[in-house]
Amino acid sequence: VLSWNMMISAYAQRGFVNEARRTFDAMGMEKRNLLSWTAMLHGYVRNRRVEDAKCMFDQMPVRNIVSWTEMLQGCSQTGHLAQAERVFQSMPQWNVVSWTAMLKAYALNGHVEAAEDLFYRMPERNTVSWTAMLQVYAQSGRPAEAMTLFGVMPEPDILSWTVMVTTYANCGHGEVAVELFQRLVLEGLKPSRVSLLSVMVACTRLGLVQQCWYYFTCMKDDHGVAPHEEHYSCLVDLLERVGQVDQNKV
RNA sequence: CAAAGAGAU
Repeated sequence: VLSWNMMISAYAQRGFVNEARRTFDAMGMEKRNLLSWTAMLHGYVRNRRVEDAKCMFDQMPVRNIVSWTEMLQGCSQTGHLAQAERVFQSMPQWNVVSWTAMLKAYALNGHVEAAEDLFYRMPERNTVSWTAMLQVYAQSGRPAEAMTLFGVMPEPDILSWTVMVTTYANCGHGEVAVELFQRLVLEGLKPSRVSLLSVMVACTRLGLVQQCWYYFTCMKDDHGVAPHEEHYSCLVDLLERVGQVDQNKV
């Protein structure tokens, strides 16, 4: 049963929902447990097959908080905020994961008020939920509010820092993004692929050609992150920018 | 063995 469940998850993760379903069907009713059902449900949700997900959910012999959160995710991901709220309200229990999933749904729709309300009512918060709330502000174009929250959150991790770097890289205050990036390195956190891209973007927009190159060239040795396609694209932007400047001079 | 948070063009 264990290995069957793992197969379902593996297929689902790679987008092979139909393969996952075949495995699920091959198990037969007797061998399926709650985890098999949830893994299959997750497969449909991940691949945006909300109707199939609903069908799975309704057919499940037993549902738990994980299956409910999965359905919530399915609705929110496909832009059905009202449905997501209905699922959320119908859940028999909540935990920090389901609350955070609901926060994310609000973030996607820019419902700052509802998100704040939920966030302050949550009986429990962790780094993930704090970061989801940062993202609510970020996506609503409220960097200052994100910064205030960031300043008081207990244990920001690399994703929390990255939200901040990215937010400032995109709102016309690249200098703040660069500063934040430098601070996260000083804090001893390991920059991620995304945070490195964001700081490069910030430099590009500030016209800091040298510094952008610097981040690009040292990312592997200093941070253990091999440059990816997106980092090269950013360099292309940077070079285009330099080219334009040169043309303007001529 | 299953569920929640970050990415410019």
